[in-house]
Amino acid sequence: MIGALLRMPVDAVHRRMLDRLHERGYTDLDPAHLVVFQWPGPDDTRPSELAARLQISKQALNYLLGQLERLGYLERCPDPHDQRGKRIMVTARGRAAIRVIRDAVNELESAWAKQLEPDRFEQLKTLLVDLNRLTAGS
Amino acid sequence: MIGALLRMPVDAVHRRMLDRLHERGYTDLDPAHLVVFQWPGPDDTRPSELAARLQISKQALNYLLGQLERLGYLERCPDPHDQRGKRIMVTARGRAAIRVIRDAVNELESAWAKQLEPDRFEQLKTLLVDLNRLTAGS
DNA sequence: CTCAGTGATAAAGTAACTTGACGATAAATG
DNA sequence: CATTTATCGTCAAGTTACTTTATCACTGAG
Repeated sequence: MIGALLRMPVDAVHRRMLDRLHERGYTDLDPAHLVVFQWPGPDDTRPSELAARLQISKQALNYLLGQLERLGYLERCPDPHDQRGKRIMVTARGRAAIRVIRDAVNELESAWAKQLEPDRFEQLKTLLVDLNRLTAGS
Repeated sequence: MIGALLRMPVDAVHRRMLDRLHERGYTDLDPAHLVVFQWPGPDDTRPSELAARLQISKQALNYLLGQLERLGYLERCPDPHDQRGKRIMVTARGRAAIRVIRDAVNELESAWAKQLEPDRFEQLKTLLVDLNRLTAGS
């Protein structure tokens, strides 16, 4: 039961992100791309590092990076400190999209805080943070 | 930020479900199958009805039903009241798997309740129920 | 009795992966 | 040093979980 309770708001967040992106003209982004832009974002990280953080394979990430690079959201530049490595650099377009995503989340959070009473929403976040701490160790 | 906070426990629930299923011998089930067994389960429902409930296309569901039927978790029987329709009947094996899933969730919920203090966990559930009520209307 | 509507599903195509392999570089070891 | 070993990004091929399109079987309203 708890699974469904948690999943519905997750989906709502994703839907809102994508709706706002499409509204603002970023119609070439789809659900799969959102994971790449997930906090704290891919800027100035190496593909392997990011793949590890996102819990997907290097190849899966590389596939997404290929699309996002072709769409102009980021670039893969050679890493000056390691000749075999690359560094992901988010472009202006990418940063703009990230801003839209962040705004969408804030917008939704405010709406929820208002409807749920601000202090109860704070409680919810606190509880989720604590729950995450537990879940982290598994 | 809230997105990540919600997603981590969702993933933990799914991981636990699948781990327990595999431990108990249901090694032929994978993440995609879990949605079919999601509360209140597929027993005695028509494919179209279930697809609508799970928010997936009839074809996508039918694909999963085909696998689950071949694996012996359910059967598609002709509906006595409607000659063109079918009814999903969960087999003994299917019911056993559902029980394992439910136990896995309960087990995890108890652990969380204990570690978070029972009344705080109740609070969390109450808040999530309220949040779901808000999210439902979109 | 006809005919638009609905239910299941088969067929073909696609997106988002996976596994495996590669050449290039870096770091560890002898 | 020299050489083995590990790591980095990427390509290629296969798989999976879908989607879109199309069909056939049946229903129920007029």
